[in-house]
Amino acid sequence: MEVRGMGNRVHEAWKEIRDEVLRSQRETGVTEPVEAVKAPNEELGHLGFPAFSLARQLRRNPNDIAAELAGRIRTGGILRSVTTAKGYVNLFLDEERLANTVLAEIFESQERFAAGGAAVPGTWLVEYSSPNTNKPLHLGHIRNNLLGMGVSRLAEYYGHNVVKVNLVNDRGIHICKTMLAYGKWGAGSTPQSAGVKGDHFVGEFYVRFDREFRKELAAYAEATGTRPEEDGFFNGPSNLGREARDLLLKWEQGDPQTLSLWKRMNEWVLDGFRKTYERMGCRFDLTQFESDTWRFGRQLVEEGVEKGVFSQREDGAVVLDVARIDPALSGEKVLLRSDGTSVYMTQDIGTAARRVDQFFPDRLIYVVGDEQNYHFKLLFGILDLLRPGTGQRCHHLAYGMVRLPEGRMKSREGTVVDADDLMDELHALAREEVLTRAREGHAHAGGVDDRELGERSERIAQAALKFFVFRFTPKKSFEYDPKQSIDFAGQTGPYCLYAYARTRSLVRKSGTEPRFDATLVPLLALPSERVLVRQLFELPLVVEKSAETLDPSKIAEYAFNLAASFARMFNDRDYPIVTCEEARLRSARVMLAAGVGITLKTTLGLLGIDVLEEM
RNA sequence: ACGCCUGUAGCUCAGUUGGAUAGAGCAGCGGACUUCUAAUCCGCAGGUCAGAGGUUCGAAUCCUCUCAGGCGUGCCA
Repeated sequence: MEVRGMGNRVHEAWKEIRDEVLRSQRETGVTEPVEAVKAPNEELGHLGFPAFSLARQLRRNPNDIAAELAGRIRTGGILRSVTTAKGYVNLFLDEERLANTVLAEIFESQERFAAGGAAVPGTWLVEYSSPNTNKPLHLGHIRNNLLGMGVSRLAEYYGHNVVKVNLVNDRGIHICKTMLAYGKWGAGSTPQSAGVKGDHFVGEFYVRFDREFRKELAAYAEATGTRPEEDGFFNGPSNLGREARDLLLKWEQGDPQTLSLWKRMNEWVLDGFRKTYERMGCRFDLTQFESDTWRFGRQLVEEGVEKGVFSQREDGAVVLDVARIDPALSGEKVLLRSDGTSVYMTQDIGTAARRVDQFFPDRLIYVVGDEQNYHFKLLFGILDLLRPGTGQRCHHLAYGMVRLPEGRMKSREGTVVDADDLMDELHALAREEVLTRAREGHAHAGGVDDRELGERSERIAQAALKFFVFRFTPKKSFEYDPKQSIDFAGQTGPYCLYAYARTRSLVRKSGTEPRFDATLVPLLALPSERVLVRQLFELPLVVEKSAETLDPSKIAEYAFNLAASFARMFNDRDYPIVTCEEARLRSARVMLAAGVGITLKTTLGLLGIDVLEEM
């Protein structure tokens, strides 16, 4: 059923514009219509589209076509007038009508005013976070978590059902290394006894294992005068390596003592993760554990052999000729080892199939770093071979890694930015800022009690962190610059919070929470006010593009631009808002400011940023 | 070696299903506070869009090559 824009004034206005643009092109004989986009400046128009590509389609002069299109577009509704210029058709909107439409909808629907644009609402399954239970979360996980939550919120806002899944990697050799280190050097301590957050507590043993292993490797190299590779040493002469592998074997055989330790340590880590997730605002509808899912997929792979999709090698391994997925690829991908055991890919095939069976998702989105591009290309290809159509519904939201000024983050080398530490650091800095303002006697910073101080500092810190991460388009890697990330001026979360707080300050000073009043709309005629109205009107398009491209950075950009436009209006002393002497003009401007505030709250909310009433 | 990604202002980034004069922030310089919250605003300056060809009415955007950086090409995850 078509639900786009049902009963929503803003969506209907957009539909009206799009329909006119499309209809005019269809009636002119265009088969591949173009959409109207924002014009470069207001003198030319509010929206416009070029006729050049249409000219080619129709083998006619662009200016003639532009003129004909302009003649066919009906004005009188939200469209005020149409002009042509240099082969472009330019549209001017009826700004008073526009302000009416936008503000009426904002005050009625509040934060949902641009919601529900999806033409065909569906179910999206989003897998994100997916940590290993052997060390705390770092900045890379923060990016993953924020992207996962951001895309999920966007999809929901756009009108989809979303199932958020965390696939926790709680088994394997790396877990056993940590368990072994704890057994050897943990001395029975616990996070409680050590007074350390569970994930950090366990993480220390992961680091400890690596340190001891390197010592062992160095000693071996010294004694034998050789320079063995780490992997080779681990799987060969290393005692620690042998012990860790033994532990993995015991785990797989269900040894009660091993399982008991494993459960206890995992619980410590997960307890730590829960706190970090909670602090960041991460939620999941389903948490899967690889200790449960790692056997999935074997049956599908065996069926694949029967179907002739995969083949069994002489050594017993089941493999795929990757050229079946893409003729440009060559080689084999092992799906079952020669000893019959599963690999990572086997499991992913199984979990994907089960997710499809359980949730019937229209899209499966995997939020995973771009170093796994090849893996997902193969996975989706395999799914299409086994169950045609399944792989097509999958999408790898590949994001670039976060680099440090010194280079790549390596947890074993200790060159990571810990998630909890980073948030603590930002919190402390925000607290300093608030206190500085209180000392300097700022009206809104004085008299905050400890609880309020903590709350403000935390929201500012979270806003700074989240905005900093969301500023980058996902596919790009970025360098984490500590100095820039803690900057609270410029294109930042705190800047947006500040703008919102000022809208609220105006509302408080006006005495009442504004309601929509159509008779005030004609008073909003200043250029700065009209810019704001048009920006508010654009939100549905931004949401659409952002949701469809899985790119929350567009929302961050929008929020910042809206905040900046508001700051401009706010700073113009020639046109005061709440101190305006004419009562009706005052009300009109406060109404607009409040509408901007609601929209800032909406868009920041999509990024998981909570606003502040005062700053 | 091959594959994928990236290269835009001094720095960090937008803009890339080909469209109108390539935009922000930071840093720099110069202005605006008896504040509707200066965590703000205004102005100035800053560009061979990595380079070279090509496609066309039109290229930061598409194609080819080159250069630089990152990642990948496991019976690891």
